[in-house]
Amino acid sequence: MKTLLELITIDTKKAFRESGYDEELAKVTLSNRPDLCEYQCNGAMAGAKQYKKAPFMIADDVAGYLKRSPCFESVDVVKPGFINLKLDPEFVASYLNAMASDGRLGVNEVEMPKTILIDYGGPNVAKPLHVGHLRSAIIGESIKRIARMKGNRVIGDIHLGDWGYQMGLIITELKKRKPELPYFDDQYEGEYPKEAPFTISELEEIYPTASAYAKEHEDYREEALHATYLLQNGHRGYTAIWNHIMAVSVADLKKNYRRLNVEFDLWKGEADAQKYIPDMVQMLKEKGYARYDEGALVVDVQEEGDNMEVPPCMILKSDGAALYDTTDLATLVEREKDYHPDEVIYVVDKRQELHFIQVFRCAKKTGIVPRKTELKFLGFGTMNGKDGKPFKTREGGVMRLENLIREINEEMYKKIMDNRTVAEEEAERTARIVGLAAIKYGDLSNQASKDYIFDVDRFTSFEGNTGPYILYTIVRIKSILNKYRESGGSLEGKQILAAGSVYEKALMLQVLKYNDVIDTVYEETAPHRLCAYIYDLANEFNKFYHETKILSEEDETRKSGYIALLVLTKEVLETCIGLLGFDAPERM
RNA sequence: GUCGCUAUAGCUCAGCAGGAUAGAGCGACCGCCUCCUAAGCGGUAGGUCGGAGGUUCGAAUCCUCUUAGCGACGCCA
Repeated sequence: MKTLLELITIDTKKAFRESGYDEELAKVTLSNRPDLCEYQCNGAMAGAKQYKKAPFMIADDVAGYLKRSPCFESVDVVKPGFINLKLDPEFVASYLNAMASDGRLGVNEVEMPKTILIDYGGPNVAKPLHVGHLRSAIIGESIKRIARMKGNRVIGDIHLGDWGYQMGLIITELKKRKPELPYFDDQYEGEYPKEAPFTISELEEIYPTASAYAKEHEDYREEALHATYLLQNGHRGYTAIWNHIMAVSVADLKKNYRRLNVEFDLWKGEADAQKYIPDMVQMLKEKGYARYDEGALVVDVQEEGDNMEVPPCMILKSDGAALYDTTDLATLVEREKDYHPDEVIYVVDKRQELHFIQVFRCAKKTGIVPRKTELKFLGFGTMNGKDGKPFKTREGGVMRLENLIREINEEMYKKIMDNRTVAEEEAERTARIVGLAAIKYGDLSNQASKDYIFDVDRFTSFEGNTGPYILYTIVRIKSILNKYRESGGSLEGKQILAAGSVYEKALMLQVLKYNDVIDTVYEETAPHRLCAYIYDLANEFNKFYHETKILSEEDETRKSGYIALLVLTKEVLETCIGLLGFDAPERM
């Protein structure tokens, strides 16, 4: 169905046309003076010059026609030339009823569904997830859900860092510790063990140890580099170790991401792209895109109009090895072959922007990706601590993700137990749900591109613009609806009535914006706007709740109307938090 | 050095395809539970939107300059 803004814009356009003005002036926006009106049109002022006429007169002409529209209760022309609009309560109610009876709550799918691939610039295997991985997971998950809801085919690829020197380090360290393993016996021709020779916690210890040791010992470093080389050239035993590392790591990662309510359709990584590199390099050479510069193979990506020097995309180092430019390009080759994406969105740290500009340009220039494919860089800022510096543990180390989650959940648990008497088990379950909402909402309510301050106390608070406050509001609605059902009422087949109070109308107007907001959020890939919306909606509901006795309303028709409005409000809120990637508990 | 991002209330943040008195939350202070979850609601105080010019009937929003902080800038990813 059409969004509310679309509907009333049809009428304002008609009114501009009929009164002899350009309908392009007819743009309607939300009012920025809620005390005066609900929606406004400023087109008369914009058209004043064009028609050499006082804006007020234009507005007056338009308003004359606009008053015929059934959408509005009032159409006022004010001071310089504002057209102030108030929606007709009956019209509002009928729109809401249409929303309620539509399975998609009035949100349309896009006309031309796209295949969108989301690259989460994934974590490195064999290293624990830390807070730095949080943002890409949370933001990526949300934009994935939003794009899907709009009817697109969306494929999320974690895109693991699973190739290169780090693997050589682990192999070398493992060889040092357990040289007797068959993987290191070049004469060994039998089957390798199915069981990995390490656990995830050992793996997480091996890597940093090896990394530190290599920095101090040149021969060890050489060995690790050689091991990397052997692995990349198909060494049988090392490949078997690599498979173990992957299996152990991925299992652990899956567990951790599940805890975050984050899912990936693809668990691809840098290793998967390797096999596309030789052909790609050959193509770049043959077609004359690549040239040698100081021994390295590069593709120039400087473009006219650049006001800075854009370094060339580096394909091969002077020693012939591939780099991350190469891998990202080869990954695009693979994606083009497998999925033909219309759009690839990279949800990665914003500091990588230049790298992706280079890769995007190179991919387009060389035809790795068709010209019409949209390559988008969605860079996010750093998650900082209260001191404004990158988030650390109290001891100053890197905060492991699971520790952060545990800390939040414990905090949540404490608060729940302080406020209500609930069974321990339920409190724990609720704490996990609310804790996740606290983290995700805290992140998503900030603009992705900016750095933000992760303040545990603030995010876990039940007051103000927080996840827990949103959940509390939903739980409150659920509670009322449950009581209603318990007393024999049914939630089905109820009609929303024209608003009977300013509070009810304010709530209705807020619910009404839903599909317009979803469209904006989708078009701008801006989950923080969705947060702002549900916060406003929760506020409007709580005001309404405070001023209205719902269950004790004696007029049964009116009461039914309230119930219908509550059901719709709840559905909108729940759908929105679903798009943000978290859920509401039954009680809290 | 070049380029980019950021700067809005004490703190954390919205608002920015120009529009009417710049908004929230937290913190501070003051009210509201015989009533559906007070984890709520209402109110008060708090701002020359970093600074200076400019464009415009109108600028937090657009342009130029400037200050401060952060970041990126070919053989790491």
